[in-house]
Amino acid sequence: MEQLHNISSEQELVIHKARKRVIESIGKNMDLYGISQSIGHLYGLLFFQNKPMTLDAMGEAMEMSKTSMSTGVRTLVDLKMVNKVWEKGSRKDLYEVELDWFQTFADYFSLKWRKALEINLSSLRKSRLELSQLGQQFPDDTELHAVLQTDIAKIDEAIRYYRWLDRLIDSFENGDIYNLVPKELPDEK
Amino acid sequence: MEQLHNISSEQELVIHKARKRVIESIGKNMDLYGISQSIGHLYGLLFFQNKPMTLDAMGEAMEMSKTSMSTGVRTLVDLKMVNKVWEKGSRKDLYEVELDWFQTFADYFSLKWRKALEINLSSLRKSRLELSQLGQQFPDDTELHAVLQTDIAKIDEAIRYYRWLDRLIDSFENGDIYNLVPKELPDEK
DNA sequence: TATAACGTACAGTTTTTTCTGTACAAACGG
DNA sequence: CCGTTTGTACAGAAAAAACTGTACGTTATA
Repeated sequence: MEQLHNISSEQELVIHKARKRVIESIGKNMDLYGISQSIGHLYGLLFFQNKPMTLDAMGEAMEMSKTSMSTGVRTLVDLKMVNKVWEKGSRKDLYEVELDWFQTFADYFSLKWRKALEINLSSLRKSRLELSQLGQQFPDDTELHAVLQTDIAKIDEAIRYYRWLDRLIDSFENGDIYNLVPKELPDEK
Repeated sequence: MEQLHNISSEQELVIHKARKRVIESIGKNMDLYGISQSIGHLYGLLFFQNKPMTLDAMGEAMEMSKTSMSTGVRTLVDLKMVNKVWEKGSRKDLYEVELDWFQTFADYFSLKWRKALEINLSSLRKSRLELSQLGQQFPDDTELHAVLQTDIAKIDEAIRYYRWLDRLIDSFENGDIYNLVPKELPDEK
């Protein structure tokens, strides 16, 4: 954890304990973001770092190998939870957390949801087409049409859901969600 | 996969292929829901099943052990993605998917987000209190206050985010989200 | 109450993921 | 242009997760 200068060790103890609680809490709940506990812990560590951190410093603080820090921090950068920053004079790569958690949240779920949406929607549409073509090929086959109807109905409902999800994701991406659910509650009397 | 009666094998092949594509697509993207690929696959299987399914039938279709089906289906039930249904005359447990994907989506993320929110918010508040008390204990220590200020500012911003997330989850739970982002787009001219 | 069928706890195995140390390529400084 | 430093690819070790078969408790039915 970050070195605190000019702070008595008694005070430092309280601060470290307070930080540690939050760091570990964050680390544990990072599975939400599809991240292992130790990478979540790394994120928490960076959160309380008041200046950009090097891989070596991370490794020391986490008591883990530099290799793990390298891969871990890359995961976090890919998810836009951590940013690589440049500092002249330093040859080392430096990283710091993205402090805007609204953005982090929206970025992550936009990314993941849209990826799943696109793949699934594409499969659903392709299969729907095949099934409806099969139906047209045998217009008089009642048994067949009964089966097709239930399958197509399910697919249509799934597509309807994904169309909605698409709009929800849009609102995350363009920030409309903050008009719908405001960041700040208007002052209540 | 479900047995299709009175359907020619040629037709059955097309249907199975169409279903299989969707099932596998769903299975692959279920990691979003923190679910392993095979449990995701099980979910996909149940999706196209037109009647409730027993553990034995699942095991046969998935070519997996009954034990795995038991634990897998329990995971899905816990997530409210699958419902246990009763059928008189049958001693076996029967399961079917929850077809309302809007509900499944809202239930899942409400559950996960709220759990993380509660734990993290609690840690943040506890640590914030400790830090602010430490500040009050040493009112004249400028160095200390500088450190505390940055930490508390970060914590406050995190709390602000969680308060927003709390309201977003509320909208998922009470259905307001569908007023904000409607299920159906009003007809466009 | 006895019997049989069912679901799951549990222990062991296999598979996957995470983590580490070594080695090397790229970038920089002298 | 050579020696250092830095980040990461890669292979192997350690840890975790997924999966299976057996055994057993529970429940429904005879």
